[in-house]
Amino acid sequence: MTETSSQRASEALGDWRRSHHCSQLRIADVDQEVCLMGWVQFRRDHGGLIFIDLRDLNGRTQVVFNPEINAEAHARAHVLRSEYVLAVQGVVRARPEGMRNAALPTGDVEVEVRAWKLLNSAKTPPFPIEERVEVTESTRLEYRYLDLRRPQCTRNMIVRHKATQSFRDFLNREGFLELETPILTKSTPEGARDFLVPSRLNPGAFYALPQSPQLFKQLFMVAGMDRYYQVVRCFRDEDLRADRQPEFTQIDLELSFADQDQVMELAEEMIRHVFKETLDVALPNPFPRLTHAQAMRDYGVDKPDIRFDLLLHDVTDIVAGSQFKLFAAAKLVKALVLPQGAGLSRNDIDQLTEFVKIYGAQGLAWIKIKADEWQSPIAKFLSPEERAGLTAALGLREGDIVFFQAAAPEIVNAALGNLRLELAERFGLVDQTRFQPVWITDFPLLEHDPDAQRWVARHHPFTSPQDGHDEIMVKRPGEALAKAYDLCLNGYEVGGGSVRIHSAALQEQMFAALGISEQEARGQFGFLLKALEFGAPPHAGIAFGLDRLVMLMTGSASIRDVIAFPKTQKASCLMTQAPSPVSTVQLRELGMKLREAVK
RNA sequence: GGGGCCGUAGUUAAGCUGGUUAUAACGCCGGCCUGUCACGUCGGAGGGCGCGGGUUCAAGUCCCGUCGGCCCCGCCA
Repeated sequence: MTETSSQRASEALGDWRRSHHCSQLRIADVDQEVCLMGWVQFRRDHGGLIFIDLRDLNGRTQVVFNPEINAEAHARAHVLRSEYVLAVQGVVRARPEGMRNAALPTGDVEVEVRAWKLLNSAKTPPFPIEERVEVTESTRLEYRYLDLRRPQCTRNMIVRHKATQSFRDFLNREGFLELETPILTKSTPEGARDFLVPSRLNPGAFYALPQSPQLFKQLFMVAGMDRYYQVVRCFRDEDLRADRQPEFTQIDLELSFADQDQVMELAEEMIRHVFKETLDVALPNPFPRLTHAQAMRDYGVDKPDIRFDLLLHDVTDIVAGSQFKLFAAAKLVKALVLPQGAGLSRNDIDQLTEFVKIYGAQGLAWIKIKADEWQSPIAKFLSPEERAGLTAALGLREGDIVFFQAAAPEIVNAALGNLRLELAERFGLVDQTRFQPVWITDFPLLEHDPDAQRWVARHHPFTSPQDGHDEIMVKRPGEALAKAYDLCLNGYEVGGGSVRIHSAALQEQMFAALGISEQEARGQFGFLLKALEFGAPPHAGIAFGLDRLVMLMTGSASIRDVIAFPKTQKASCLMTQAPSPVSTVQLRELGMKLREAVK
């Protein structure tokens, strides 16, 4: 279909000025002369009368082309199609009785068109620009600028803006300086895989994009900036998930002369402020707190969703002498009761068994508590004492089903902790309208890396041990606790921080505990160690994941929904086709050459 | 590195055990229509099934490979 010149026409704006947005006009504006500009949302061409819903960022307004008002303006309007860009001048009229649209805020009025300009025509969009999504995500991402016109995306962007600004409002009020840190910085061995940027002026040398501004914000504290924050892009070259993108935004902050409780109190006041300002939601005050050990014990995960119970129970001691060898031999045996779940079918249980295998479980033991018996493949192994012990410990009642995991603690917790979430999901145990934050504190300082055969920092190597734990760190590394804290919201980790080491001596001790030689430490972090020797104040901080917070605020299933131009699971951009090959000339300038295998 | 699901008109989907010209809805194009609001109505045009091999008389349908999208494990201090 060849387009006619009139379809391609685009008139100049001239001296026309928009008087209102498409969401503003009300019955009180009747008889006003107005000028609206926007996109054609719906066209209802009756031949005689033409109705157009004109849409902009904020909403839509019905405009009417009537030949009795302006025959020429009406006659030209037959060419209008979806997503054409218009400017209309006209008069606000009350709609006739019975013709009002209660579904629209502007539904009591319409604009009677006196004159209009076609500011631009548009090709037929690949998918309709509407609320309801009936398009695959890859098509939406290829035409992301069209996807973003949809009200749902628009709303997400607006919520993101509001949340960001309310963070800034709060932190400005609290005396924080918003400061920037380098994007081209130094690669460090700890943590996630770095994105590297080759240096043309220094062939063979590379910058890294920051995984976080961690060291720079500590140096701001040494520099006497007192309180710092930044809305900052961070980069990690790891595999993607629904809640993980290779570049993401943190609300990063750091305070001098502050301890853990001060940071946590300020941070939760800030989060309450943001939810109140952005969504008018009142979060609890104070936020509940769990230690890492409590979270692992009761929920099996370090980012628990505490909107529902279904707690895990340690029954190792009860079944320690069981005839059931698996239970007797296991290092840890835990149980999870689904109240009134005895109606689950064999098929249901098979599916749940497959589910826990994802987390390394060998199988899933279960018992249905029936009126006259315990129905279960393992019931025959359980003694009367064990049954009594389990009944008391788990509060078992007729109609319940109880699931067991007996294995290494990591597997038991991962399998049952995630089974807990799966059951809640399947049986609708979660109040989806609720926002439930919870702090997790007292994290282990170090954890053993079986591959590298050494201890690694669980948070990062600049995290302070708890008071007195600097010695434990050396003698029994696995038992030392950190002054570290995470904020979880509805089962997502949305923030994390720590008190930092501000003593050069302690920092050197830490590197020693991590098996990093003094020489290595000097090479990688020498600038930090040097800075700590020049009067570093005690300092502590935290960073929040803006994308995850906004995802939860908007009820989105993925952070892609709240990032304007996100990447796919293979970290590519379907709109720009990034990443893409570069010319050999570009590579040569950088002193680089591709290996044959990757050409 | 691994497990699972999915690629069929512009879009979203149907297409069972392989069998005439590959269906539908929405969208698109044209006609009619002065009170519609996801307008209505009449008519019409669009694809050869992600790509490449193979099996077969015959392949969206089966097999192999490959590309791409989503979810997850590992990974993500």
